[in-house]
Amino acid sequence: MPRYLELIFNLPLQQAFTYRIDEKGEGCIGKRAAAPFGRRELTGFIIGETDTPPAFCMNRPSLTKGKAESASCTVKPLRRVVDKEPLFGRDEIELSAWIANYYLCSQGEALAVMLPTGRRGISYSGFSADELDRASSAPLSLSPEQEAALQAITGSQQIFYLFGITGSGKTEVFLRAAEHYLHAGKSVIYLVPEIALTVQTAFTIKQRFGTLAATFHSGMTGSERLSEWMRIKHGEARIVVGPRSAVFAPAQNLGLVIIDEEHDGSFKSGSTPRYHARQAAMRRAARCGAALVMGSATPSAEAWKLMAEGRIKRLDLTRRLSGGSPPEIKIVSLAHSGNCLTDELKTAIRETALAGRQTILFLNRRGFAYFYHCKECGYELLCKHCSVSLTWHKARGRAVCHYCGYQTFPPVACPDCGSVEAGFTGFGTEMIEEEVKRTFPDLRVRRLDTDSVQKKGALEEALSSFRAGGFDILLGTQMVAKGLNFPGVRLVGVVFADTGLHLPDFRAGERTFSLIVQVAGRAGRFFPDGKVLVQTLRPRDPIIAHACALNIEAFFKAELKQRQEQRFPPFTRLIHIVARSRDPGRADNAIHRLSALSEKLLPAGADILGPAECPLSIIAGNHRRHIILRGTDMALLHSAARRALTLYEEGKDARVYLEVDVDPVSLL
DNA sequence: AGCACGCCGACT
DNA sequence: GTCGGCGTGCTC
Repeated sequence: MPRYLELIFNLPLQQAFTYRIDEKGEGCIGKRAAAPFGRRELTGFIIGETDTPPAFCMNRPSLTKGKAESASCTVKPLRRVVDKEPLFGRDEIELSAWIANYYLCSQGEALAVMLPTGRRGISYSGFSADELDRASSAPLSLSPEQEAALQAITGSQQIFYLFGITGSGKTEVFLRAAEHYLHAGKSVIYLVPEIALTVQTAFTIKQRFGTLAATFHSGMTGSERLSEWMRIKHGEARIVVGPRSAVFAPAQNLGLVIIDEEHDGSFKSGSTPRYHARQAAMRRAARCGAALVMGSATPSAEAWKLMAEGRIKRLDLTRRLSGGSPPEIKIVSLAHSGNCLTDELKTAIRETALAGRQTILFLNRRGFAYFYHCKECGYELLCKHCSVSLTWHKARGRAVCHYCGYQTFPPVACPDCGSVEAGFTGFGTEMIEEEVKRTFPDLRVRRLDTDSVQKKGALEEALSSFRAGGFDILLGTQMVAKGLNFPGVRLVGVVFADTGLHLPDFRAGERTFSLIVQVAGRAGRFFPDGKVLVQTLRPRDPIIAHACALNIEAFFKAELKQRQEQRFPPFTRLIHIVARSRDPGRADNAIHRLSALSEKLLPAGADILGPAECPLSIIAGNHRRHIILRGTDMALLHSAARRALTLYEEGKDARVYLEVDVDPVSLL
């Protein structure tokens, strides 16, 4: 009977804490417990049990009975054990240790993100009637390519990549592969990006696999999550669908992990621990001998390189199931068009409507206009708290910061020189909406961006209305670009392809390429007469040209050459460290100190970029400075970073906050 | 991360 | 004289 339990907490502390337990100490590992911690009470995770008193008590010279000694030797009793049965076991503890080590966080923080104890959301149940109809359609028979891919995936436990254009039937292969492993008595994890797609795929899988399926999505409450979690843990549910955190689902006897839309940025967590679901999936699959299959029409550069090296087995799906060739994609220059909608695009919208079909317009920029500029003196209207231009939101009548939400009334004339030759330029979705309504008063338009879908379920409602033909033109940001299928769509217009192309980030090109190809894939998924118009100021830009030619080989040939020359991933590994503080001087000092510490510890061949101001140098009043540790061997880079951070801790400035990001997706 | 303790400046 | 800033240290 153990007398002591070891707990870790969701705090940035490396140590475990030992508590006394008076009865029923057996089998507590994996449960949560409420414990007195300083003057407060916290819920921690029980990760160990012992009979011997903790070392910190034994090592003390217990002969001295000083006040400080006796106080620090106290082992407090646990208040209560929260769970009836363990939430996690050996494997999960081991995985949390791996996460903590790889992503440079505490084990408690890692474990916290693996368990379904997330913040409780608002419960909303149900799918639209429309979805019910579609999901119950009979399973299709496989094409020869699909059949070959399925044979490979079910034949051996390794890593596969289902590389295929949109509409080539990846989902069906995933589902068949899942079916195979389920029949073999194993379980399956199916990861999807964090968007409406989650609900759509989840529903298809619920239809197909019934109560064998468990799902996680952002709308679920804590208790709903916990109950799905338990169904998986008990082996009652054996196929799990969810976003990145579902990679930690307690699947028993895991046979297959699927990562749909592998290139999607939402697989990388934006807060501590900043893990990548693909990385965690590779680790999990390798440890338990499960197969891993990812899929996308636009793989990440990392995946592309692994395929080229043969470390991931590439499976091609080259044909559209609907027959015919991919949609015609045409580049349209915006250079001499005085308007954000070129005549060519307007004509195409009109023709599409006359044919009784629908249009999707894509623009990755919210608001009405995004840049206030004075032609006389060059003044720019920036956020009071961020080093970012304010965006004009006409409907709200305010200039708004997209990073911190700061709002202000825009100036009538230039605040610096008083010139009236000042104002907003650059169009956003709000302006396009107005323009489209003015040009096509008879067509029904709906705008979909984070401003227009504030309330829960609104996005789902709009998408299913569009699918049912409820309106003619869907205008939106990223959220219309991803994986959604609309049978009635013939025309896709990319209003301005150049957005984000020139951000100071080595992945800017990759993101632009993938976005254009993904959006283009929305056209004519069910009929071979789709049409895509891509408006740009740089019709000769190779990234845009390759995207429009759907030439991924050419794109990656150029992109990887450049990455290799510039020593960026996937040819090197990065650890990004941001120091942020209200006080710019403190942020400067902290980053310089950390940089100096790191420099001494870096392995041969590794280097440091910076210290420098971050491209977004101020966000919400916090001044941001960063360094980037770069090397070829992640294990060596890790240990250098870990040691530097430990040394930094001793003598750190409490008013500087550090963000540590291993394998960063963005360097802004 | 919290939350205390403790030590120096401007207020009734 | 004290209220309150923030630097420092600890949490089994």
